[in-house]
Amino acid sequence: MADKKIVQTACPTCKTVYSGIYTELPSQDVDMLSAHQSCELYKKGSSFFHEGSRPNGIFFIHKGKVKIYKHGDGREQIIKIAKEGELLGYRAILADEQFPVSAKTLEDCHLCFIPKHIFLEALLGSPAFSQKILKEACRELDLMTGVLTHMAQKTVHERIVHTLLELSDMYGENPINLKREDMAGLVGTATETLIRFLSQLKEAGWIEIQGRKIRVVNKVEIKKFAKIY
Amino acid sequence: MADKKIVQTACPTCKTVYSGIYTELPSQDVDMLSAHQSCELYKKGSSFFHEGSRPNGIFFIHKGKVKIYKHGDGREQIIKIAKEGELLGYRAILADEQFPVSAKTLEDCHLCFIPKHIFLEALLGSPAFSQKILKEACRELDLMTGVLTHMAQKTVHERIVHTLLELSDMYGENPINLKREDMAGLVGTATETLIRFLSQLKEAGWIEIQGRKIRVVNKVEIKKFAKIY
DNA sequence: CGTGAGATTGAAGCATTTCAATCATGGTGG
DNA sequence: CCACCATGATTGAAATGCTTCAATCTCACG
Repeated sequence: MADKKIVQTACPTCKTVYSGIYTELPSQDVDMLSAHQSCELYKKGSSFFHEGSRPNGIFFIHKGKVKIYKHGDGREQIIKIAKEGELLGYRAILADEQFPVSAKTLEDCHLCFIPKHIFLEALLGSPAFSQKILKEACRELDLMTGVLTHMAQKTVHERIVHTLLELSDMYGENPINLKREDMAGLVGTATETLIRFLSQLKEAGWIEIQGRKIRVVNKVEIKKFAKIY
Repeated sequence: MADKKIVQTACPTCKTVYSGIYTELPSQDVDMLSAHQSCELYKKGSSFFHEGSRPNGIFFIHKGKVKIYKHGDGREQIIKIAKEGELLGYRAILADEQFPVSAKTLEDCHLCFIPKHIFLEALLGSPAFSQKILKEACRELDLMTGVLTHMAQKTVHERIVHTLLELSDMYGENPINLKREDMAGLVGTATETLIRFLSQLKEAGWIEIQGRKIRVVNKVEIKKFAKIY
């Protein structure tokens, strides 16, 4: 644990600043990873890995949002929306399994690809990196535990509100900009059911809808609303 | 509802029988861990950690089955049934968070407790152990992804059959021995719904029921059955 | 400014829950 | 060791929440 210097550099290929898993990492580790990564622009709607295929590297999201989903019978279940700073695909590599999910960009994205052997090398070579990844995995695991319970026990309306609030945080100042179908997939319900409840929320004045764009106006009241209707 | 910890002596077999996370680990790591662990008998029904509390160590299941669950409003959601060889509580420590779940023994169990600082020491000191834990976390993560999708997309009947088959594997030659309420919590449905479908499966001759005990007789047919009824 | 994908609404049908009531069981004290 | 009692299992019936299908509307984009 010699070099503890914190780094705040930009990706050599796409010029965006490192964030997420890259923060608080010794500079030598960052250098090692960035030397072998290729950063590219992925157009909105690009699939960059598929459920069932073998991973040959990991992806780091420099910029943009992507959906992580599983194909069910018929509709797809969206596991989560990942955004800048997140690392994707490391689990499948470490568990030595096929991708359990697919990934597709929701908007134009900058994604860095790091080949499998480089990633594994960095992992073995750097305790700091290894710890970081481990912590990340545990955090995700805790998160998913909560999602599972929520999914199993809350009504659709409560889940919609919950998702709405999460997305609102994720989009920050911008309005939520997602296909209804995707949002429904995230909630785990039928598209029509989602739309119907959104209409009610709009009527009540807690959200604003402009085309596909949604803006949460009253975060406090919206929660109570979910329990009543 | 009081915890019923009994015996205080170190488990005699702990140092000789390695399973689960302990396998394929350098002997020095195993020695290091087992030197500081205390193995105790926990009576059926003992709670040994609680949602929301801070972990001060991890538990290794030497023998027996425990349920890992979350309190919802009203009924509890069972995240999983853990059995011998599994390590519990490491995620909360590594993610540096409170326990996201509670744990209770389903039968008399031998549990080894390893203090937090010993665990962290072992982790930092042994790349092999660290890798092992990381891999375990990733495996669990993949698993939970599948559970989530299943939960969101399959009908209750399909989920019941799925759970039944998993439990059947877990119990091996023995009949499944779980409260209906717990099984329902695992499936994520109402107890009555579970019972009703179990009755149908019994009528059809695919399972046998003796009191609370359930034995799966025909694993193949049972799956088709789930889709029809 | 047309066209197709996506959003919305209505209505019918069904799966699941909930409430209520009864039955079985297994653990406990007499 | 047995009777008892409490906990858990089972069944019925009513209520409801959600999905599905079908039809119409609207928006974004070439």
